[in-house]
Amino acid sequence: MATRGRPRTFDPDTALRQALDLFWERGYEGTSLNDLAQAMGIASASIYACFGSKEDLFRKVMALYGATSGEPPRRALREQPTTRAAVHEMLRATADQITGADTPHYCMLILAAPTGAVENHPVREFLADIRRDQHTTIKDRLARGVTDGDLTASGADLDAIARYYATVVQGLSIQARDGADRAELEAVITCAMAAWDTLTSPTPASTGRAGAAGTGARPRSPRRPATR
Amino acid sequence: MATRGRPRTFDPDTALRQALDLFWERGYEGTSLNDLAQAMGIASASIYACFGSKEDLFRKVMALYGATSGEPPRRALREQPTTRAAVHEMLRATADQITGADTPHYCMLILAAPTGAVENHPVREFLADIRRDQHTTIKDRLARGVTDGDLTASGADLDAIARYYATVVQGLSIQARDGADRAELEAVITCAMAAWDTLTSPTPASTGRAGAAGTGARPRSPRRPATR
DNA sequence: TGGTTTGTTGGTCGTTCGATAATCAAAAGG
DNA sequence: CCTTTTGATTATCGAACGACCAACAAACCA
Repeated sequence: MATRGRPRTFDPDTALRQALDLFWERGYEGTSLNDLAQAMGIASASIYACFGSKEDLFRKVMALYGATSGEPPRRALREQPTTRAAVHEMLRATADQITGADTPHYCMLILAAPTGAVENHPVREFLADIRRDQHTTIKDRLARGVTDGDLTASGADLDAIARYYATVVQGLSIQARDGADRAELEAVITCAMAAWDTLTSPTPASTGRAGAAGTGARPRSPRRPATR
Repeated sequence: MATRGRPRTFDPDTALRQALDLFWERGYEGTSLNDLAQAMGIASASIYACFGSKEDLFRKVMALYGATSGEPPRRALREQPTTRAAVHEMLRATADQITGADTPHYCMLILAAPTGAVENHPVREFLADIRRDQHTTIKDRLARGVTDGDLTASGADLDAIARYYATVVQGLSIQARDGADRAELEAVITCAMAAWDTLTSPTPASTGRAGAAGTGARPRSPRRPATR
């Protein structure tokens, strides 16, 4: 079986990689099928035959992206012995990925489709789901640190700290996109890690207790309290 | 002079606000002229007559956005007495802005056009310039803190710390976009401010010295050092 | 009132969008 | 050799795109 019919004249893996490069550079909506067909070296009809719709292709591209560019930060979280080293190395691996010599200087997962036309809402939510998974992955690593005994924090802390470092990761992409080089990102990472000891010290007062406290405490417009 | 000819039947300020709302929701490329004309209640030709091209309209929209949504964080930086309070309040004002009840949950400046088609490169650089100004504004406030005497840091530190908090601001937009609520953003801000004392303490060793050190120190792929 | 000036309407320009149908090409099975 | 199966190509679909123009409408000045 299998090898009946006319064999394919292009390599789907190569074509997928070429599609990845283009989506990475221009985002989801900024990349047209004609652009893709040209970059992949095939007709647009062949794209449909092999990969399905534009959205299907993009989802396959994101799977490839996650398996390649997404792996170093994930591996850092997984393999570093201490929780602190895991988070620190994850940030540095991220900085490495978004300052590569021959790739766009940002994370595709974050900037390929943050906003856009209404009809592409599913694509945006698809990416948002993966990003929310990132937060969970970090949080799980922190929980493992508690189990391992190298981290002391409550559950609410874990969620807040994980979200904090996810926020830094995502902010780094904007920085790199706007021209910050690797050394400048490293400086940001050093600053971000400066919070670690405070966040993970056992003292419950004024430090680690970050989340949950509620919004109500501070009014939204405290500046000018309605002069009549 | 001035009032010759047929008077305008729509209010340009109102129309600009309506255009702002649509650009905010869908981004630059995700918003078509037909969408705009419908939302503004006028024909697309009237848009050209009053505001110029789509790009011209967008630039005017961003000016309005900066004067409204951008003002609270800027005012926090300007008016808070201490540098620490200024940065902290800037972050909170940002969090307020990106969790408004009847506006999209992110900063338009950051997510309206991070990537896109090649022909819209000028729009992306226009936004990037404004974002880079943000970094400068924060840095200037830190420098003022040094002058005021409530902050001790070197020049390289100021750049790194300013970039760090700019990174947090930008990361918060992704968080809010992905569904984080005001309380969760507050928790992230608390974490981000936990770095403050360490970053601004006079001790030069291992803490504040963030920037400039150079990239070369750490190899990019230290994990698996080429087995054979 | 008539002429001038300006804004608005409606329509159309050529292009491009994502997607599909029809046709041709190349390999394997019988 | 001829059918079957599968892939690639070309042409094209209807819709929407940004941009623009001519015709109409409404206000001013004289």
